[in-house]
Amino acid sequence: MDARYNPQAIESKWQAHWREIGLDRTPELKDGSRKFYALSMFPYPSGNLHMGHVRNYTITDVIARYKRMQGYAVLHPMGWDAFGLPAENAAIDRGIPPAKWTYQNIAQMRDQLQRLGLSYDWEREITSCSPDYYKWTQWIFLQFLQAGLAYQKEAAVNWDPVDQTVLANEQVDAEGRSWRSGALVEKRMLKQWFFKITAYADQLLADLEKLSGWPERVRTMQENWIGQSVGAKVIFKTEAGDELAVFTTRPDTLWGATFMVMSPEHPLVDKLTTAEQLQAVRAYQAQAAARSEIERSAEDREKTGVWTGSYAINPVNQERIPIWIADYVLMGYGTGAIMAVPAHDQRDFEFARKFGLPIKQVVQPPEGSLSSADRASGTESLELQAAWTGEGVMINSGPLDGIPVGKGPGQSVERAIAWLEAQGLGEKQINYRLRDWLISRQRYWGCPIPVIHCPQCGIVPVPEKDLPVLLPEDVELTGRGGSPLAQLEDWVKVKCPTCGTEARRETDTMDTFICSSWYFLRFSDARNDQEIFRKDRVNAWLPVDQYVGGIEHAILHLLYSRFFTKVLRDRGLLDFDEPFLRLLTQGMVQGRTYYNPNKSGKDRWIPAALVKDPDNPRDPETGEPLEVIYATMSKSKGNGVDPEEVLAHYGADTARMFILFKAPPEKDLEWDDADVEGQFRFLNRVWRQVYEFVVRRGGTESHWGGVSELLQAKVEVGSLTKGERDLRRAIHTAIKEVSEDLENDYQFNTAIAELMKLSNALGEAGIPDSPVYAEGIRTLVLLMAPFAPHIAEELWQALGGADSVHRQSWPSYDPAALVADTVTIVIQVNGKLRGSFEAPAEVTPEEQEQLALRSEAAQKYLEGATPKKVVVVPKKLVNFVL
RNA sequence: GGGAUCGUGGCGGAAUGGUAGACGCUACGGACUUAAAAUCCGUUGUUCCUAAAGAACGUGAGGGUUCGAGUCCCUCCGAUCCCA
Repeated sequence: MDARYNPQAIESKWQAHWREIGLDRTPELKDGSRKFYALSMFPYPSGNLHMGHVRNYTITDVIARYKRMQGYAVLHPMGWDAFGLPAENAAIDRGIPPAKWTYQNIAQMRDQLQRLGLSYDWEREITSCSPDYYKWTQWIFLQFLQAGLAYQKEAAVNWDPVDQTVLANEQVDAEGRSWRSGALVEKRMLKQWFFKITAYADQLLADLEKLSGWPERVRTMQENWIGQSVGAKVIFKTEAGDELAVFTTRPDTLWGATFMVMSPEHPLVDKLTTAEQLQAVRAYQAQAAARSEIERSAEDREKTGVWTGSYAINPVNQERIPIWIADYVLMGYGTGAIMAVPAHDQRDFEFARKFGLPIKQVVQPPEGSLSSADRASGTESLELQAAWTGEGVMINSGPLDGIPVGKGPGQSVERAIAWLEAQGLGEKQINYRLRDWLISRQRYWGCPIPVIHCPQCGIVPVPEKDLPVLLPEDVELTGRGGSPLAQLEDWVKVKCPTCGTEARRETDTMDTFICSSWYFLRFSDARNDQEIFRKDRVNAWLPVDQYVGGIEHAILHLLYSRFFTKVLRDRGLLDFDEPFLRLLTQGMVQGRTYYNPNKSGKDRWIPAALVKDPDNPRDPETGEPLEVIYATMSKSKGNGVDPEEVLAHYGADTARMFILFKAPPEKDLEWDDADVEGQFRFLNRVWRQVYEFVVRRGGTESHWGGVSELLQAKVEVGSLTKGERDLRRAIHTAIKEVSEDLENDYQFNTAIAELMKLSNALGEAGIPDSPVYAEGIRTLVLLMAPFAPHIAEELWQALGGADSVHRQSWPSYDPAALVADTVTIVIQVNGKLRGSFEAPAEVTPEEQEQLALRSEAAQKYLEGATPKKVVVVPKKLVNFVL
């Protein structure tokens, strides 16, 4: 054993050895074996690993290693989410074919992951752009098609004028810009493929309840995204007799409806528009089409709209009310038309105010909630300053008068629905905000949609035996125009599999979110070339026991994966409802970031590399002093730390220890070189401790003396000295605490603190020749194994340990060893801390009280008075209340 | 605007309703060294006191529950995220 800790040497040595002995291979699952599936979200192969990846994978790796030592059969795989725009952009910019670029990146990143000592079973590696994977992505598409869950529809889509492609709603940000190119998104009508996720909206919502192992906020985010609202569908009739259905969550306010509003895209608009209004309506429709949905539905926007010239009849009171169109009503939600109740809906209120439409109050707020002028004016309350959406009592509402407002049993909404159903005027309806998933992309580097368009037969699925539909590789990418695939006549032209007529292939590819919606299933049987996976294997390994990834996937990826799981379950391919049992969303990695407060825009960020003196940072151009903050690492801020540099300088174990120790996993982590140094120091200290132990035992590089035997030696519990008992308590406390920290909420930071305490206790004990010390050294090395796998292995071997440290059983603690000889009793007077004393561990509450009473501290503060009350917490505290 | 999470030393962060600040970083002092690095030892919440002993204060602010509150309840302020 070397006297010096040399991480680079031992890390590459053990990585090679572990690969050789197949340490990280997934064991066959046997009956009765306990399985554990640990999974990190697979990365997009951008070419280099960043710290966020390192953090994500380190967390999962610690869990996987811990579970293996606990005797679980562990599946811990890795793969590549390899389709996507960047590969195409690289092809356009630099002329490298997307496939080549992608596979080069994968090779580089795989190498980086291996050098981090991550215990992946590389035999199960998955690459989503590889035909042996996307064959099954296509197969799943056909399953969806068969199930009626994939369909084509002409739709107003988000068109990105820069990337020349269609984007999903989720890929457009709040300002109506593309999440990738940043371009202002336009509207276009195109025939598109959709997945009918709305058919599973109810299940996706209801089953959130089962996900007790997920962070509450992720569940809430999904709940909001699905956006269930319970209400009623009500049929209005126009004067001309057309039926106009509306969805409302407030059917109780029907008597207050004073006009109707349709979406400008509503199919009845043309029919309802009178000749006088035609010009205004047309102009308004054109104007609305140019606006993004997010913009249209923003609540703080000035309301716009146009009257169609027609009227509808309010079915509950036969009142004649005007029909308007306005862009705040969206065709995609509900029925594309609403009844407007300006007195009790803020948007309707603003609309009515602007266009001078009547406002009719049907809810009487509790006393004092509105001005008396408002109340006095009753039906025509133009004095209202805002819509009243709070509680109250129904008025001016026929059968509902006097009923309290609310959604609960017996309250206005429920009563209104019951009444509507009884009268045959409407029915209860549940609506979702969730829309069907637009999956078509007019892009090259994606999974081809396995469909043929035949002039005779229409849409024909590619027969299973012809899968995969291969992505042609000889493509020239220009980045302009429509889909590159559409320009490949040879590829597009194909005989219809049903009738043999000349037909054309679908040239759209799939959203890459599809590839990532099922990869976790494939890992259970990754090399199967006969079927997508064997049912017994997927059922045995899934669901994923622990999924780890970034919060940015809280909605889309996780929702889509849940959707896929349920669909495949209904197709009989698997037997579980939810794919991910437990979810950990790790925080961001932030870097020290410099900015010049006198500058604005992107210029304000000064890359750390340009700052000469970190203690007195100045702008290299102007010499102005800079401000320092911590911000998520990014290229634009120049605040990133390259994992390669950390590996080269300190090794993987230090990087892992730092990341785990610096912050709890779900919180943001501030990268700090001094703290990295601190972890390096700790590993060096442990190295030295073991080295000195080995040398003291007469071990040399070739001969370990009696070390190995000593490790096996039983500690004779009965004959220990006080010092030995104290050290042994420290050892077993460490086992207990580290185990619990890993078991409960993955508190790696406190687990490592316990490792440090144990190391400190060993150093302070001063009994290096005791068998208890040997037990402590051995335990420390075992407990470190999941966190710092290389150094633990090297030290384990130096101690003469058998096999690999990673194949040892996780130590268990001896409860008897935790019992202290004495306990510290805290003395309080009136709840204030006044002193403490040591008492024998077996002290009774009565003795404890007596000892406390006689203590100096109690005597001093009681001053002879008799306490009114004495609170005794056994073996902890005595509180005298005067 | 609605919802969620959070607010603790110079810093990152610990604390089943029971000694607040574990563990680490920083800083300072000391040992070793020709010197430095590394290492080791010590100090490090604030205030009062020459110092010690000791005392008071202290977990965003203000109330409450309790023998006892960082922890539970209410109001407010601030931060972050999600939905609008």
